[in-house]
Amino acid sequence: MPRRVDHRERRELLADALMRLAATHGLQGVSLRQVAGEAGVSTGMVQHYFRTKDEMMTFALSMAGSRIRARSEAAAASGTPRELVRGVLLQILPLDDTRRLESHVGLAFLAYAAVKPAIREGLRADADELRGFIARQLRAAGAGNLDPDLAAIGLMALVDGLGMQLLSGQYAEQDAVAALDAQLALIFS
Amino acid sequence: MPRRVDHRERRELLADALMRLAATHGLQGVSLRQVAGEAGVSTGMVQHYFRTKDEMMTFALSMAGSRIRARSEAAAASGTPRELVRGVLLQILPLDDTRRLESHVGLAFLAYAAVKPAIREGLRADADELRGFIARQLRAAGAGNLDPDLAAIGLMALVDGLGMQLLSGQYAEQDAVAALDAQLALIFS
DNA sequence: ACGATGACAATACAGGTGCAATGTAAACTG
DNA sequence: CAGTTTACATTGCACCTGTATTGTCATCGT
Repeated sequence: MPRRVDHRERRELLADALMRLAATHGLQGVSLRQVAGEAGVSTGMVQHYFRTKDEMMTFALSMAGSRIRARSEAAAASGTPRELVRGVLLQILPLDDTRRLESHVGLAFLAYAAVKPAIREGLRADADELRGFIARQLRAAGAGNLDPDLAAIGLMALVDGLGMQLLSGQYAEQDAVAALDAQLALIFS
Repeated sequence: MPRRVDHRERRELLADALMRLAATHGLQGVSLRQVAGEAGVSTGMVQHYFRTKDEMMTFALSMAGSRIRARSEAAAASGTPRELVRGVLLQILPLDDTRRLESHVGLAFLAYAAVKPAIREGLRADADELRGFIARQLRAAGAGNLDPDLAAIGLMALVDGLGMQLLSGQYAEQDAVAALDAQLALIFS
């Protein structure tokens, strides 16, 4: 298979393997050879598509980001502002295997971002976008007497925190959802 | 210096070095030799006090846990329930260098816990204790019409999330405090 | 037809890793 | 005073790490 190869496709194949490994071993514990093995290719091929390990990491992060964004946009297709916000935030919580894996990856990236500032930038941009959306919905609903920006920060932080604590098995999924719903009820007074 | 050495003291010395490194390099990126170097001792000494790397990690986690607990208890000395809750939760937010370091370490441990289930247990026990305290305070205040347990989960998750997002530089510290205060105002209706 | 190029594969390398084995010297126990 | 124990230090081992180098084809433009 010589010349014509879809670069994006190959890179996504490798990034998928990386994320599968990151979910169980953490990001820093993942090596190029492991990624190659998980993807069923040679380490030479990984090097061909990512000149360095960091390049692979940043690509994987941006890929994960756009996937979550796509799912959120699908969930935010229609409904009242309150339904929209709830739908989007529920996409972040690790309530099924897919999202549990994504959350593991997200946590691994967060820990990695604490070490690699370049990664941090990407994370922040994604989060800012989502926060903006939520704040706009709150404003549209004229919800309560809270500052929408503050409430959006709070909601995002709440869901992030719930997700983290769910991952470490601190309580049941239904408790997390109940806590989110209680908060939504509080905000949409 | 032959026989009499305070084991706990030595272990804390090493665990301190570990946490300093974890804050900047992540937990998984820390090696025995690095810890030894940071502590200014030989790798043989590290091995003498921790037979394995995992043993060192779990000890460091329990140490960090008891330190945060001590600081929280000091902050919860007296006051109205609302003041108590605010004081304790503020101790978790990374608002100065000490707590920023602790938060980095906490995040590193969280990511590490996703890989090592033994670590997960310790984290959960610490969090459960704090959640119980908060729930008790809410009940004592007869706050609002919320389920105190649910509200406690929400508050802890909120603060954890705020802390994480502060670490990744997503907004200013004052915004995080404002978000927490807004939530407290909402709960203590 | 033929270099050039893209898509890999294989291997080599210098360095780091956790851990085990061994050595050494000082203090306590008898 | 002998012997055991404690507290380290040194060294070695097998393995894994990221990356550079080199090789091998198949295809494309000309």
